[in-house]
Amino acid sequence: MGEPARLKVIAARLNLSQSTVSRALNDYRDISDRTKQLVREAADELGYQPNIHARRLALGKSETLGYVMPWQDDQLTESFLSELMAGMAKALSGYGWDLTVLVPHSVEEEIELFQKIARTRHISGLVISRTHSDDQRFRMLRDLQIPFVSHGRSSDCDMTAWLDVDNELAFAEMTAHLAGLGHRRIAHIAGPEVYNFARQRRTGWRSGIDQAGLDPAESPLQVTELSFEGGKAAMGRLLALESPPTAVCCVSDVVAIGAMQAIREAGLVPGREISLIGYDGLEIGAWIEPPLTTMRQPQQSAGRRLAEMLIRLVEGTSQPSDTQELVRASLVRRGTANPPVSGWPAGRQAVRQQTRANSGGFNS
Amino acid sequence: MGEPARLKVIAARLNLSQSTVSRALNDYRDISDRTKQLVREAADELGYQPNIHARRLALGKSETLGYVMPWQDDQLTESFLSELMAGMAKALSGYGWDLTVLVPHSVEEEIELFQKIARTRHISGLVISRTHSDDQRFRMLRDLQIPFVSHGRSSDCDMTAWLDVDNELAFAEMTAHLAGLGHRRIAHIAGPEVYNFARQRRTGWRSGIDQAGLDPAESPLQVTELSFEGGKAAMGRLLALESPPTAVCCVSDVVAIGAMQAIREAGLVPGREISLIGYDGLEIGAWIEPPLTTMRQPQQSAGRRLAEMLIRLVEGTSQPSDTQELVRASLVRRGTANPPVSGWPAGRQAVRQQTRANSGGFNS
DNA sequence: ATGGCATCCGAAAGCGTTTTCGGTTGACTC
DNA sequence: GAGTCAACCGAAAACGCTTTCGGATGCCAT
Repeated sequence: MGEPARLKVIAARLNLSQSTVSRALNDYRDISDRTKQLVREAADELGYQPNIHARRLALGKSETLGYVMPWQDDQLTESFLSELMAGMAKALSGYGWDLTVLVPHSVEEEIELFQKIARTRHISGLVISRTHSDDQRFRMLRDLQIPFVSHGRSSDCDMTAWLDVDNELAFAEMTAHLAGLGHRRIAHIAGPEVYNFARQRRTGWRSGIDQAGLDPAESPLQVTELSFEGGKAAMGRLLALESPPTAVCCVSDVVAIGAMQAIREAGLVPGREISLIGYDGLEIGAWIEPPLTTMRQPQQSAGRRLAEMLIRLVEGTSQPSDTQELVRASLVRRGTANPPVSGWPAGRQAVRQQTRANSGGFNS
Repeated sequence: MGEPARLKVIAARLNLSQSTVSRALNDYRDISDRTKQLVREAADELGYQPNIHARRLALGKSETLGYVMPWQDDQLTESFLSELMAGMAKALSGYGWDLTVLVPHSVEEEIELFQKIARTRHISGLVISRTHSDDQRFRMLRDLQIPFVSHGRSSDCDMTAWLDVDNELAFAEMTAHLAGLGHRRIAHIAGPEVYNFARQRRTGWRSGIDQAGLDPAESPLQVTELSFEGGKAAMGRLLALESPPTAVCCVSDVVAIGAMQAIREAGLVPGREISLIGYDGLEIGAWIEPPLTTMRQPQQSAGRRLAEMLIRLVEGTSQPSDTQELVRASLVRRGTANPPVSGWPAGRQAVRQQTRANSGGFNS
């Protein structure tokens, strides 16, 4: 158990050459079945594991994939990141591949990283996320000939591999759900346009408005940062409107939670005077009062699919252009999407007074 | 830019031998300064990056560290995991090392994983977390001679490397803080004893009770799962006590948030009739109503330290027994730790009624 | 002039795989 | 019985780096 068993010792033990053993283990067909059998048994018995560095040196490839973590102001608040990575790592380990995590914390570092990978090829494929609407990385990676699959689309992603959720459909459904509850003024708190998903969600909301036959003029839009504070500020602006919305589609759960805070601070109750729906399906949304209605996409399986797609790409068994998948998010009904209450915001001032006295009871 | 520059080509370009170039780059002292200079310039110019597999094959080591993700019922709700990993990866990249993530999802798989690593050595060190009070992995990794550092201590960690937060001190301080606010009956919602940190936190709370001169008989303890539901159930049990506590130290933020829910469902207001303090410093704690007072430890820097410690261990420049660090958590004052209110739980029924009418206003 | 001694560099072996190429069998055809 | 062919295996090169060993060179003291 001290020295790991090498190809050489199992060859010696069976009176075979090292190359025969290697080919037997790799199931070459110029090796007899009987020999393969013997070699495999011996390998099992000795607990043989190939030296991965020698193997990779000989093969010239690495069986290692990289995940580029989204860096953003040194903050990584996305609690689903670990889920995604776990999904990828788990899938990869089934193939004997590894996942290494990459954390560039500036655009320059990311470029350097890509160039280094292109040179060394010590990582044979990348998963990138947080794609921008016009994401420079797509072109860069294509030029450097680094196989990659992006978690989220970009403007020019026809010839690249991606896995994305159908954001448009999700937000159209979200809007339809609120319209079905009777809401007529449905706002949207959107994320910065640089993020492609923010753009998609916005157009989804817009088409939901249209399909429900609602008046776009009464469907206000607020763009904000993807943060609690951003959501809070945007909701504040919506509340200051002459005729505020009765429901809000939020670009993310975190933004929605910020919006809830603004609603509370205005003396209203989230889910009563103003309904809202978030997006991401964060578990924490279920823990707040009232629990946040949201839309969920399964992160673990997304990670698994990303890994599988990228392996196929690296192996050359599939082309980028037919390695594209659109998954569907599903509504998680919790407590913040309810029919509009009558008398609001018509008798707005009165309602606010009443709210002060009642909000505690509403939640129990 | 097509073919990556190898040692050979830069040797040919300078009319030197390959071995000279190698030694020049590795700063051997039997190479003249002038030659080193020339070699380095040429390497820079050609954008030379060593083939990492060849290097690792020759050196017999891997410059790759692994992080064993805590697997728990297929759930990874710890939102700070990604922070920790980002911290590690960032630190490692500074040394040219890699971080790969490992996700065994059963005890058996974890054992297999360790044995495979011991054989192949393709990962030269491990960071483990979620340490148990009597953690089998410590002995196993020592026996297999795999360098490791654990994020959290265990019962027999004298001879191993670890980084841990001073849980005892943190919970003693937490308890002292509540006592300082005037609370006399301070409960603790603890985690399962298998987790070493749960045990530490419990004894910290206990010594805080003692130091404040409080009556242990009036300081109830509830053990529960580390989840929202667990916290909620435990708080329910505390509320059913004849003489319920006026403050609660919670083993984690998630548990505390569950406890808050139970408090609300009893018609009370977290932070008023019952104060509570969580632990972890989750950002989401600041987003709920009222915002959760908690204790924070910086995850990113913890990741950095873990990586640095493990590198030293792998390189042999430090011994496990003197690679141990205790860090301090700090109190984050938010809204759920306040002085006790008078008249509670004495006139318990009355208070409950009043609460129904007021809790909304209290928060605004 | 001779030996001793640094200083600097090249040749070559080694790390453990994979893979090409050719060689040895034995059976089978004509 | 010579040639063909498939089936099976070994020798050896290759992957790109590190490192040991010894050789060449120049300098100083003898």
